Amino acid sequence: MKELLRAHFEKIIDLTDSEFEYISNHFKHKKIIKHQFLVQEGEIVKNEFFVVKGCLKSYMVDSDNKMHVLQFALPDWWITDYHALYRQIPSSLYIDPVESAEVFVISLQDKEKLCEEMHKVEHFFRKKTNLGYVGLQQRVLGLIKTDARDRYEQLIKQYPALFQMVPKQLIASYLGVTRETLSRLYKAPK
Amino acid sequence: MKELLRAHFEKIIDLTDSEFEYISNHFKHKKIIKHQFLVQEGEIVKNEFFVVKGCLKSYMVDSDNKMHVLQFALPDWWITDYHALYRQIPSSLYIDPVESAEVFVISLQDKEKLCEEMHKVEHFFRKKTNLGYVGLQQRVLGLIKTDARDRYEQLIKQYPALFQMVPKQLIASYLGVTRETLSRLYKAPK
DNA sequence: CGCGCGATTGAGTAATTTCAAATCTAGTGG
DNA sequence: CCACTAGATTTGAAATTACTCAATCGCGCG
Repeated sequence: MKELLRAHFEKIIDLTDSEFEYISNHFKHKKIIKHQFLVQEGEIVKNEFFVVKGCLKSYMVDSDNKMHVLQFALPDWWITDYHALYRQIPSSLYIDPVESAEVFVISLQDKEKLCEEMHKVEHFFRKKTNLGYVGLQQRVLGLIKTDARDRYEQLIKQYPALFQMVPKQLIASYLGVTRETLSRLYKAPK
Repeated sequence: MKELLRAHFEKIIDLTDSEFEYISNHFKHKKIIKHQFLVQEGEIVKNEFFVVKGCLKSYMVDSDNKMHVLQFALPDWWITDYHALYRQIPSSLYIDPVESAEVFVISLQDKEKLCEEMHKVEHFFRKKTNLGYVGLQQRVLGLIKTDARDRYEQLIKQYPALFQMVPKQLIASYLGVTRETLSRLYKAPK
């Protein structure tokens, strides 16, 4: 099971068996089922999650009880409430699986320890965050530049797997439109 | 002049004089005037920029010749086309100052070298990117969750300095609305 | 078979955009 | 000191787009 984690690290850094052994001892495997929350609004967040199987979502619920999806996390992705985690303030997000899922859990404390002890690991996480940063910039550009249909089409192209596992209303929320609007957009002739 | 850079690093890591000396030798100071581009669409990007004075903007121009502001960079911020830089693909952005400005320039190559040579520096940049990542997540949430007026009010609150130096039409673009809409929003009684 | 959830459709309403014109403001030169 | 210009901002009115709310449809599962 931890091979996935190793393969994930080794896309960016090389690890000896003992190095990986050491690293992986800081991760705990966890199965989660639908409606089981890894993060809940108001809680202090201590952990970060690496998705092995399934799909997680992070979202906030506004004062009208509407859900706004910030992120989907497919296998090989990381997810948590980073804002709450880094500042140690109560979370404003919920994180739970779309259906059942499996993750590896690492505490912020252990991650920081590993980064301090092993320059390689710090390098790995810097590179990872850089990629995440770029991805978010692209998403922001999409949100201010293109209409919902283009965003929808781009999302399909980039993550076709999402459409097997995620209800369209969650995708609508991720794209920043209502489910009705999304439904009309991809019906219309163009 | 380089004191700003040092202070910037030392918010996160401690440096000896000789360490900072070594780091700072990889930066070049540069003054830029209005309409002088640090990055242009179609170019390969080699450098990253640390703003010392003034305000830079990064933006793309769409097929209708409309400008979409991705980022403002005030003093103490970093800016470049990260997507183009990390993948070494032609930029899709323009970066230039709102008015004249001053920056420190470092090449990607030198930055990577410094990160490799000095664990501390890699730590610094990981922390920096983490903060940037969190900021972008907040912005995405704002874009999908709140209307333009709320986004406007939050921006004023967070970066009052922007409103002294940046024309409102650029701010409208950053917020993802037209200048007319922005103008009406902050006129209206609420 | 019927329940429940997600997806779709329709009609009316609200928000935003577009385009054009008017207004304002700072800087320049006479 | 004033007139002039360029750029930025504001305003108006019509058109477009997205939203809300309610009703209906479709499908898998007990």
